[in-house]
Amino acid sequence: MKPAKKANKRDETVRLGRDDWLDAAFQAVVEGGFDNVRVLVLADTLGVTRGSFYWHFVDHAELVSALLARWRERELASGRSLEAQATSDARADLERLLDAALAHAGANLENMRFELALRGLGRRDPAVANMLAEVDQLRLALFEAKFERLTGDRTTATDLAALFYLAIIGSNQALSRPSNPPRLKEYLKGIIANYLIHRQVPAKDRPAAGR
Amino acid sequence: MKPAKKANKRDETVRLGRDDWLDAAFQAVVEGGFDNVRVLVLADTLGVTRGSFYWHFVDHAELVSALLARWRERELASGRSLEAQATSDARADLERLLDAALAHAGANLENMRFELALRGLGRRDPAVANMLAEVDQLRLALFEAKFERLTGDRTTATDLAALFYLAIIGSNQALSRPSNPPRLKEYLKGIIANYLIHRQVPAKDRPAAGR
DNA sequence: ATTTTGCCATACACTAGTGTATTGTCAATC
DNA sequence: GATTGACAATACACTAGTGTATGGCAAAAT
Repeated sequence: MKPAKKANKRDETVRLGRDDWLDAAFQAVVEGGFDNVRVLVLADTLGVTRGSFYWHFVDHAELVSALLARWRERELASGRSLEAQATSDARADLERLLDAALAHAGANLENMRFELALRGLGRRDPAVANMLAEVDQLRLALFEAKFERLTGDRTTATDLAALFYLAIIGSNQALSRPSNPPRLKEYLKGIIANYLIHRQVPAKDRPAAGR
Repeated sequence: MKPAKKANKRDETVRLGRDDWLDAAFQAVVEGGFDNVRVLVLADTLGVTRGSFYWHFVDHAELVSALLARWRERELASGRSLEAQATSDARADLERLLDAALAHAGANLENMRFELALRGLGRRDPAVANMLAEVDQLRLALFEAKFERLTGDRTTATDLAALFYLAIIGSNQALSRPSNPPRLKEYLKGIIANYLIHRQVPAKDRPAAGR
């Protein structure tokens, strides 16, 4: 009943590099979280034995931390790229941010699942939590900048950015089964269009945000 | 260096019941996710051997599913309880819902972490995903009812409820390290107060929500 | 006072995983 | 065409975990 001994992925005869193992580990995380990355099964899906793994990595721990570092670099680069794409139309920029953040398909779905698993890990590992806080902060600043240009008020911008960002994070977690694609993007765009933007900030009992 | 052999929790001489194991499993989930509930270590923290466990449960799987069932019952009961506490002041009710959902301390923090772990499990197990969708739906309906009374419009209420609920879920996940207590509750209350409620629904190109 | 009952311990067999050490092998290079 | 370098297989020792079978034992029921 178990004839497929090494007939999984991989082209045979092709030698592996460090990145192949990282890709496989990424995939394992996507499918079952960080507790699912086991060098034994990675070797299996790659069609080799663990002998290969311990040539590329000293350790299981090194694999994980390399995976984390790669994710971090990519996310920071992605954030900076979005920052660089800013135009003079803050409203259009904002919708572009939303589109990027709320694309629930293809490679983006894998990234989403990876990030959720990562947040799970962050709850046990403070270093991971710090890394997450770092990229959260970067992304939040992206939203905040746009809202500041739209509303003209710093505190309002901070609040709205947090609201949007948290709703996005939440939408990755709940109410977003593939069968039930989230209408959130429309909600949020509707809020921009109908509720918030053309209502000028009351700025009632709020101190004038010193820096 | 490892002298403490069975000197953990537990009063000694007190016999355990099914609930003791469930409590310990809950705690294990809170601390390390569902992959962290292992009967071997539960037995250790309870100060007994696994012999006890297999008297109360046939299986590791039964422990987990009993834990899930208990959580589901409690959440549904909690939802119904909040529903029953409704007053004539929808605005106050809404703030009460927010307070209940955003209490990030004590037992509530444990519940939050458990639920996050549960959502992690739901990504691999469709039955768990369905259970989560069920309680999400119930909670969402709570918010929706209040918003409908406040705004008078069903579609607006649906949108706002989703926005609030997703932001709450998101706040459990990001920007909420204990060192950085989330200002989200104030954000959301501010939205109710300043932005949304006294702006009547434009109901532009929206069909009149047929049921 | 004996017999259940309810809970726990002990011992065993098994699986899955890590890490290490040693050897094999193909391809490129000298 | 021999040698090296990059990758992979094999074999071993070890740990952590599940599940099962059986026996022990105190407290409650009879």
